[in-house]
Amino acid sequence: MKDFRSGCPISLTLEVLGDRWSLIVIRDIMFGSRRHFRDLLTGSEEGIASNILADRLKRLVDAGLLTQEADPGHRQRSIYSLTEPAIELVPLLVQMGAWGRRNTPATKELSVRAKLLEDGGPKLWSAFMDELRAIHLGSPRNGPSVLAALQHAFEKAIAEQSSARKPR
Amino acid sequence: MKDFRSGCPISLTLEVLGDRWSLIVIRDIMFGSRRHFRDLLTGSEEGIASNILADRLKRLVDAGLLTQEADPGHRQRSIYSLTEPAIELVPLLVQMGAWGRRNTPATKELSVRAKLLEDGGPKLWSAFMDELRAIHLGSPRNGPSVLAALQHAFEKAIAEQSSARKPR
DNA sequence: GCAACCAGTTGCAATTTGCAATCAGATCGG
DNA sequence: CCGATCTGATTGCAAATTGCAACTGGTTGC
Repeated sequence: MKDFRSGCPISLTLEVLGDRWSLIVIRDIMFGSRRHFRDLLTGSEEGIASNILADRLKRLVDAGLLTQEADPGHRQRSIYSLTEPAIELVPLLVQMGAWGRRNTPATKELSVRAKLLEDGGPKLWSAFMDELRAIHLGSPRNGPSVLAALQHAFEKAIAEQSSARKPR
Repeated sequence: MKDFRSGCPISLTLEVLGDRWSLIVIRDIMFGSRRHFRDLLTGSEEGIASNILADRLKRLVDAGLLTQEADPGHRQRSIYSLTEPAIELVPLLVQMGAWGRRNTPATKELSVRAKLLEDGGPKLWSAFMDELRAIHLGSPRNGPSVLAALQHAFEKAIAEQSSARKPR
């Protein structure tokens, strides 16, 4: 049985998520649709070490933010899914992106998705969360894909950036 | 010159705030009106160690989230103030409180303020941020004190809790 | 059968954390 | 003026965490 520093909701949230990597892993599963160990290991720009990734995945599963299941048709592979509590981190991640966009040297291309979600407001967050529930919890889908819209905006920004860098 | 893991706004935010203590310090300055080293050291329930507090204060000043100035009339004492970027963390902290309130074993009394801010929505956050600007940046005040309302609700919850525990 | 791929594990050095004790200067009470 | 207390820290040390690189035991595709 674990003990907590205090009963403060902010402090308790920090005890689960207050480190440099946990939210990066959740971000990649959430926005990057990475569901396997290898995807998460090699897919992110930040370059997480394999032991740290293994530890964080275990910790997040224990904390009830992720579930791990076997991949049918690939015996050794595990699939990680977001749980409802993890999906409810969307507003937190949006605010985090919003703050980072204004107060850190974030690149334009990587900020496009953050801005889109920020501008969309709670209604868009809600639609995104519904989409995540469909993907990760198997609930029925409805409405257009927010994820696809984010991805499209991101790729468009990348294309503009590269054409601006190398104009022909 | 420092280098960053990536240009992602979420990752960059985590590089500044992604640890167990930085946001606790900011929370205590913001909601607890603690402005001195000793207040911060002894005032919080979580029991931060003095060397960690000293390190975090230094780091937060370096990161531009706090300013440190001399206390007139108490030569040795320093006053720490929030900067505009730190004040803009209000929505992030509200979402953090909201998530913790729903998804961690937070106590009722300590969740009252979080709920009030959450229910108040962006308009209340904005009023609160204006109040913080008045307190920490010296800008002119207008409107009723959000901080006083939060504190009042908190103390009422404490009183109710203790009378429920020891009914006479 | 074998190379490539899978999810991790292991060993190790460096860093960070947490605790207790300590510090020098400032202020207070008498 | 003098000891006691308060100030914002610093120091030493043990334990835990982090990060890197190499490795493991098994699986899959050809």
